[in-house]
Amino acid sequence: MNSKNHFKLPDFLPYLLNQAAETSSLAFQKVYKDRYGMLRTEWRVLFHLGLYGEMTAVEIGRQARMHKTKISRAVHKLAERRFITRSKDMNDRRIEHLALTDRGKDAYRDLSKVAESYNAELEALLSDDEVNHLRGALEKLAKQARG
Amino acid sequence: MNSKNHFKLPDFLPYLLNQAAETSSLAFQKVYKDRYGMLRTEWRVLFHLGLYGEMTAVEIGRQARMHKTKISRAVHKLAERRFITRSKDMNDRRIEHLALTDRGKDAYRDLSKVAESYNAELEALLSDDEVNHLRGALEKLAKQARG
DNA sequence: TTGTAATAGTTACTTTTGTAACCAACAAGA
DNA sequence: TCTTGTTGGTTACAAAAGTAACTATTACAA
Repeated sequence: MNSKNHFKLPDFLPYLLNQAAETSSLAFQKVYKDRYGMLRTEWRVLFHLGLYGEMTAVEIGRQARMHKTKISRAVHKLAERRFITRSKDMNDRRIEHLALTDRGKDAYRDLSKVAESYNAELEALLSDDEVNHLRGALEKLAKQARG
Repeated sequence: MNSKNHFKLPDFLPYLLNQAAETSSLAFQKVYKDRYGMLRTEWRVLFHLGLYGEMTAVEIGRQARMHKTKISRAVHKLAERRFITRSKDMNDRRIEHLALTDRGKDAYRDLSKVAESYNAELEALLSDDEVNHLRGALEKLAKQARG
């Protein structure tokens, strides 16, 4: 049964990717959780709004590839805590435009600074070559199942 | 607020890693879910036992970096469905040795074949250089928070 | 011994997530 | 107009994961 000429778990890219993703997410998760009581989905929504400005829930979902129920819940909490505002579109009343409040902008700026320096720490673990290849590879892998 | 000289979300390694990990896990998840009704934790436990032979829950946890409650639940389900056996250690009665049943071995062989060919598909998306750098980088990133 | 701490594993309770069904608004053709 | 389909978004229910407290066993030192 043992590993004689066998495919090993550490060879399996999805496994490796998961390990790296989980580990590298933890440290940052602690920051947005402790400082702002946010969940991963919530900080992602926040980040999208901070980066791209006003968006609708569907647009965020497409960008971030998150299911609309996740976003719906994140939006609800973020609005409740006054990090974002929601305003109905006048032409299409199904649509809501989401935007950061001042409080939301502060949180965004704070968190993106942390993210940036944490990112630098992570990159410091790798050579320049590795970082570049890694980026390219991750993008291809992430796109792969899009359609 | 917009992206003038700002850190962007697609630059953030944890984000990219998560996207790639999630996307690349989905296709394979469908296989172990549909064919064997397994959860991610369960197939990981199965895979460890198939690869390394008899192990205890704690050993699997250390290897796979999963919390013991997750493993406890996975072990319970796997045993219930006759994929694995659990036997008490005679010297230390706290410990249980886990091992695959024949049924478990069959499932393991089947799934590892699928994993291997899926992995090949993923690697085909990348250049050889990218694959090698990717592996190295992922290992470093995954280890980074170990201590 | 006895007392204290560590280890293996489970359980109970809470928080998150996934899934599907749902409502309301719009679109577009018969 | 009706009606069928699509889209944006929410909700209800079930499944899964996180956290902490718990039992049982062993280790080890006073």
